[in-house]
Amino acid sequence: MIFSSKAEYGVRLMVELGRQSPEHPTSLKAVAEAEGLPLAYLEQVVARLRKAELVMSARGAHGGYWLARAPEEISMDEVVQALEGAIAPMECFVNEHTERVLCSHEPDAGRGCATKLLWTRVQGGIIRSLQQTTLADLVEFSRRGEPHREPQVVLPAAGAAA
Amino acid sequence: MIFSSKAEYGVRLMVELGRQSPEHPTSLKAVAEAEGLPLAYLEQVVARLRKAELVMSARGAHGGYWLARAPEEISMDEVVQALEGAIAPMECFVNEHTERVLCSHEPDAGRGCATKLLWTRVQGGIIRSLQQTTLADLVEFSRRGEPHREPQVVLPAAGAAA
DNA sequence: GCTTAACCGACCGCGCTGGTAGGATTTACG
DNA sequence: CGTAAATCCTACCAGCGCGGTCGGTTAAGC
Repeated sequence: MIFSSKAEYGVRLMVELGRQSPEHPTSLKAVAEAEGLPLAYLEQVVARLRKAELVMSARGAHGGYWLARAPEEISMDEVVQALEGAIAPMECFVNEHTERVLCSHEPDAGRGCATKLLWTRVQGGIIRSLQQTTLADLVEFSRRGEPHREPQVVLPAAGAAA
Repeated sequence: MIFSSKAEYGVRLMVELGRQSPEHPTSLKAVAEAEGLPLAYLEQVVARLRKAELVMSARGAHGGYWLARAPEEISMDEVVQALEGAIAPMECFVNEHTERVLCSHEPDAGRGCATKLLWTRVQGGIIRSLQQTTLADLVEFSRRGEPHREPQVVLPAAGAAA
């Protein structure tokens, strides 16, 4: 699995906030009930979004959360990054100083590291997909039913590699 | 992290095989020593590639492994798929019948599931990157030093989401 | 001062990942 | 035939990250 449930929950939360007018804050409890998610866990998730300054909060009664910016100005790249940490396809991509076996990339006797080329391309593919999608896209999509059905990529079934 | 070390090791193994002429089989021991990887673990990795019919094997003395097809005919999509299983950005993408909280996608009261849209796009980005790269690309890249330096995607540092 | 809700940190079971161990089977070679 | 070299197979294990809970503290409204 590529993304953990933190990403799933966090994105849902963002969409939920995007559906509200930013006038009155939305309580986590409301989101948790609407989406059927554990409240206590949502707290941890939203904390990341707050640290990343994607949402703002007000404490006390009638407090809650709202988007720090307009949904059009929030790229999902930022959101996922805040929730999951750096988007790295492979260990060595993020942790350059831990000398693991995985990371014999550089000192590979001068020849280019083939896997690094591959992971770089994959990483590019992911980040591009995320950057091209804004929160507003998701909010709009969640409003109407299913509009113009995304051209879903054909992928071979799990085990069958043939 | 997106891919596990199985993918890393497996891809390296494939590149290593691609560098050899397919006349004489290459022993795992040779690969393990060349790449500095644990032999016993490599066995498990290569087993997946064999089941996916990406490599062939001969037992006994002077046995070993070789590519089942020419490197040009092997897309990294197949390789990674064989090593990691299905490329799914989120739990519910692969396991449609386990009724987890995550999977309240469909019965979402008629409105489109926003996260599904996002994960579908991401999945598309990944699979496209993998499909567009063949083993031959990696083998060639590993032969010369570092030729035309891939345009690496700019990604903000780990913690800093601002 | 009670209620609501954000905030914070500690804790915990479970499953998966990365890796080891030990053996069984097959083949080349002398 | 015997031995060495290799694939093949299964079981096992430690560590750790993930998903989630709990208890408590602070802050704001009424």
